[in-house]
Amino acid sequence: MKYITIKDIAKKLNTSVSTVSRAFNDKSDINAKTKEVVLKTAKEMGYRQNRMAKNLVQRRSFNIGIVVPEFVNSFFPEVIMGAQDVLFEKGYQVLITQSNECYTTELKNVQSLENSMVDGLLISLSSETANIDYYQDLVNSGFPIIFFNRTYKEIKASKVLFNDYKWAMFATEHLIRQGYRNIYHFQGIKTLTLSRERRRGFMDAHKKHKITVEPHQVITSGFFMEDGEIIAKKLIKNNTIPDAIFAANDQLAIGAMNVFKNNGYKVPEDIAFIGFSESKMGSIVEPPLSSVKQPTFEIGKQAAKLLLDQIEAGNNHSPQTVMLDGELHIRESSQKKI
Amino acid sequence: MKYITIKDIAKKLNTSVSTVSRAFNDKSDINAKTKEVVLKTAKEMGYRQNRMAKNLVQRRSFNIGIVVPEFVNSFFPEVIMGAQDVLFEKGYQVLITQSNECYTTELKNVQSLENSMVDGLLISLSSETANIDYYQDLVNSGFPIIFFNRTYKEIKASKVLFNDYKWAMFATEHLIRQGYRNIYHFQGIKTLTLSRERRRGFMDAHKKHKITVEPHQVITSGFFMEDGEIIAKKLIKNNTIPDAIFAANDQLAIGAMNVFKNNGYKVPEDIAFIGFSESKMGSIVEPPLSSVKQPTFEIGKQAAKLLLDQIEAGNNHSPQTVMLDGELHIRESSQKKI
DNA sequence: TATTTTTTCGAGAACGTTCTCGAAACTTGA
DNA sequence: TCAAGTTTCGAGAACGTTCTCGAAAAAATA
Repeated sequence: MKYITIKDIAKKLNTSVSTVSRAFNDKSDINAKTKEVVLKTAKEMGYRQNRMAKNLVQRRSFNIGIVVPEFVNSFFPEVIMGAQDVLFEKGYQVLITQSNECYTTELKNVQSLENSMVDGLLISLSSETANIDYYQDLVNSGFPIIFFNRTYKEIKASKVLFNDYKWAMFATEHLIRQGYRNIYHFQGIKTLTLSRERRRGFMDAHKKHKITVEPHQVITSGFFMEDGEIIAKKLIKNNTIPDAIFAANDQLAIGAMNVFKNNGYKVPEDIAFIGFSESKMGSIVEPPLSSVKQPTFEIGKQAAKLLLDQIEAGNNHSPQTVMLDGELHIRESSQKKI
Repeated sequence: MKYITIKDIAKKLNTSVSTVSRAFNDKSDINAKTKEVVLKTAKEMGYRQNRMAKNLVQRRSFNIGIVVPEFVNSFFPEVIMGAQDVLFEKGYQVLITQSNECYTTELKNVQSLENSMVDGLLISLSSETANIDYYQDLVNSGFPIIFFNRTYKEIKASKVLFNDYKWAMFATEHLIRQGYRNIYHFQGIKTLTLSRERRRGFMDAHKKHKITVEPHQVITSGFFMEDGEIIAKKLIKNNTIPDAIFAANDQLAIGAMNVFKNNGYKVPEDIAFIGFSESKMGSIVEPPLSSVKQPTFEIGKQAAKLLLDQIEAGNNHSPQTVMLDGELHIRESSQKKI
């Protein structure tokens, strides 16, 4: 395959490379007529711009790297779609990588993206990531990065976050108002800021209503459906059955719900459930799962916008945090029948 | 941010650019000792290769473009992960785009990827795509493309397919053997090869067992859960209730199942269900949905391998079709209780 | 018409690599 | 010790663009 270059066009038209380049780049110092001719013959010849060459001289790749922990749940794909919407329009390509919730592959991904000379990074940390030095160094060196959803308070950088605290509190209060008093919280991985915030919401809701929470009511685990199953089995075995469960995500809630159901417990009569980050699965499970809906698409959009701003601004920008709100979708799984 | 280049290293070591380049590229014509020194100081200086420059001279981007119709269901993400596995190892980056089941954005994506000078393309067509001329031209021009899952028989190119016919037939026979005689088939979008193959399997299973199929037993629609709901509502309204349904994907089956359940029908006693392309949702729905499981990961791997072969081979390759097999997961939704 | 201003263009460097070619510096063998 | 062979290196072109600088051509002004 022989690619047509700008030189070929110049030769054919008996003009200079500069002129042809000018035609493509909307420069002012070119005659409207010649521009038209160039564009026309370029099309005829099947010319296609070589982005690598262009990027090389402009020292920009126009690539944005995205690192997410997984994408089998629809959450991150939706965020990515939001980001792509904004980025595509501005002529950026998106490189998507996924860390499989593993810190080492996450780091490998980031470095691989750096080698590709991405102009910036959108990243959501894996549940395993505990060491943030590498990222902090990168940020400090002036490299544009936006952290979204999964991040650490300690990182000094721009972030797009969901108001986990507020909505966890709402969700918990919803349960309390229904009369539930022995509510357990499945917090997932406890070190993530997001988990801590949701836990804080859970605790403060209780505090507000003057209900004490015993330590055993908050349970740490991973974030998968299997984790929810394991916890449920353990609770059944120990015969410590909550009357309601507020889980840090839908997967945990659904996993536990299935186990309890299979063991003869009725939902929501015996145990009420409420999840987080509304997933498609939550709406088809029996009974439908109440959940906090996050504005996935919007998260992606905001993160992309923030990143582009940061790229534009160069060095004179200061870290910003965008906090987004959601809504509580109450379904059968958490509604006491009267 | 000032990037360290190969020149900086050469200057510092008082050697030539060529030598430094040789050190990085495992060339034979360099002294082992100098190589070591170069590598060491490069590391010290924080050198990072500029892929754009490299790619420019090699006339390769080492980027592979992937185009999928959607990725909110886990099917395509899993395929993509399989492909990434193979491609990453060979030093390729992956550019993922998604067409939203829309032909025009699909085309826009492909062209954008072409501009990025991807070395090859992995593509699964949108349900809307009816015109394949552009793709055929691209293939004919020698551009490496592998079509997977969603494709057309008419396209002359390499493909990675699932044996839809065989497994649709299996699934249908499974229903027939259970004694169901009034089986409906939700075929989704009828023009896709995949739909046609599944339909053929459905028909031939009946033929084999000498059961006639009336035209109204095969229903065309989109591929979403909503489509399944709409069909089910229509069937209920017309009071034409099948005793079993074989759907071209899980979404259709689940959508219909929910509507029937809400209208008092029992699954599988009144109506049995069987889906296709096993999804996570299928296993948590009540009752769990029988489905044909496709080897998603493997599909991605095979497609990537085929693509790399084709890139290596240059012009002397001939179109290949890889046909993969799956398994039938029988769950409650299709098992007659005795 | 002569001068100035504006518009339009071309030459050629630059971006950061790889790669070819030939030359210098070693080894080897007789 | 000298020729031939082998190893190691450097110079500089090339990849396909953009961009700066200055010059030519055209238009405007005096």
